[in-house]
Amino acid sequence: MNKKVLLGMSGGVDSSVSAILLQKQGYEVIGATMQLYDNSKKMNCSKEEKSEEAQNEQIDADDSSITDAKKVCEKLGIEHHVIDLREEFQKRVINHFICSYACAKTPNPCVECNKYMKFQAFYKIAQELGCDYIATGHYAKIEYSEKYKQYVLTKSKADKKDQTYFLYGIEKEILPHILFPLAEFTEKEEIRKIAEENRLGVAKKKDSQEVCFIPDNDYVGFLEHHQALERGCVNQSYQKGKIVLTSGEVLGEHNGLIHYTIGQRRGLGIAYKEPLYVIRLDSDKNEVVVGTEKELYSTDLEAEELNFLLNIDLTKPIEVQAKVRYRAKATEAILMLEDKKNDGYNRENVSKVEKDASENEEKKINKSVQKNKIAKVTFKEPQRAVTPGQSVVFYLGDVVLGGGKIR
RNA sequence: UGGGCUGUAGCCAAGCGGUAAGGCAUUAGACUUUGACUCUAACAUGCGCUAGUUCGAAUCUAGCCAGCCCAA
Repeated sequence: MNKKVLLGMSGGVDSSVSAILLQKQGYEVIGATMQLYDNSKKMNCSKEEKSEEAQNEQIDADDSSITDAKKVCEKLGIEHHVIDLREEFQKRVINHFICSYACAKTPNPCVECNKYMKFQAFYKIAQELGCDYIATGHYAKIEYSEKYKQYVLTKSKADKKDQTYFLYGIEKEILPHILFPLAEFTEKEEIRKIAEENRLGVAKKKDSQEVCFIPDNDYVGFLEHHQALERGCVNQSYQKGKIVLTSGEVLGEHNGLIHYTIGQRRGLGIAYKEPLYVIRLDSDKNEVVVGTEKELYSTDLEAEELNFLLNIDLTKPIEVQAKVRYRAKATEAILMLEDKKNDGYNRENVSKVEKDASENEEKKINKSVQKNKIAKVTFKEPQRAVTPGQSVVFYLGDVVLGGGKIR
């Protein structure tokens, strides 16, 4: 009997082509589309003055994820399921997103979504359905490594599209049960071509981008809407404050820390001799600290919420390549683990939502997350705009070692 | 009310008789399965005001206005 695979299908080109590829490889494929958020609810989040056309477009785009996936499955003669993960998504991704901003951090919802939705909740459902594997249309590769004597996650051959950065949070135990059918492709165009040849009707769909649960990328409007709902959550990060130069000179007023992230240049509204960038968000003083480009660079960082995918000795410092953001190349660095002491992290300022979320976090026993450790990373070359809340991902060549959240 | 200096787009700023550089900010696109960054394009019929000199003035002259500085 053929091995059964549950394939996550977004209705896009990549996951649709993945279905064909898996079929050709002889797997019994079951398609599944995760329903992650409410479209109707989503509409409420946007500001009222949105044009009707914009709203209609948005609705079309949402419906297409399920209906397109269904169509593809029909065409290929495979089963299709809709999996309702809205509650889980709200808890693990949306709440996390809101809380990060409340703490003056810059979240990466895709990291959370992969970790908790696609490669945890979705995997569980696959098991319940009796599947041997789950598969997605990610640009990444999993293979058995003789060197490490285990399954490893490695970079995609399409290095421009490589998505391993978003995937470091996967628990290593489930790596052997994941298939990435697009692993061997080097060009997106090849994939579109396959979609066209098989008349899937999705060949020309645009690549997904921006935060999926926020309409037209108005994340500030989204946050403000949710703050209004959370009446107990009057957070300073939403309040106006000063914009100051690194020297201390006051240059202007900001509209609330949630509007800013490290390295940001646009939207400061300050006319200065040279471009100014956000260097730091000071949540104690409720200040946005700005400075020149060269002030953005730093060689060290600390990361927490670590997850490692390789069984190697990390008690001593090791040389790795590390990536500080998705669209950056991994650069040489030294990684060292330390015990987490009582850090200066200020629990009192944390909103109620955040507390709930982190308590849930505590309850969850995640074997591969090293709660009691922090990573100290020292780069050989200074890195631009190292941003708390974003992830740092460690590589040994093409193999993903692991990663964590910058703090 | 003696002397000196300055006045060019929202901000900074070049030009000093030949028909308004540049940077910042802003806006719009591109790039991108996070937020950013980056890239491309747009952005003063007008140079404090008025009158003159000149074929031609932001550039020269005069008066006025505004701001700054130094002396009393």
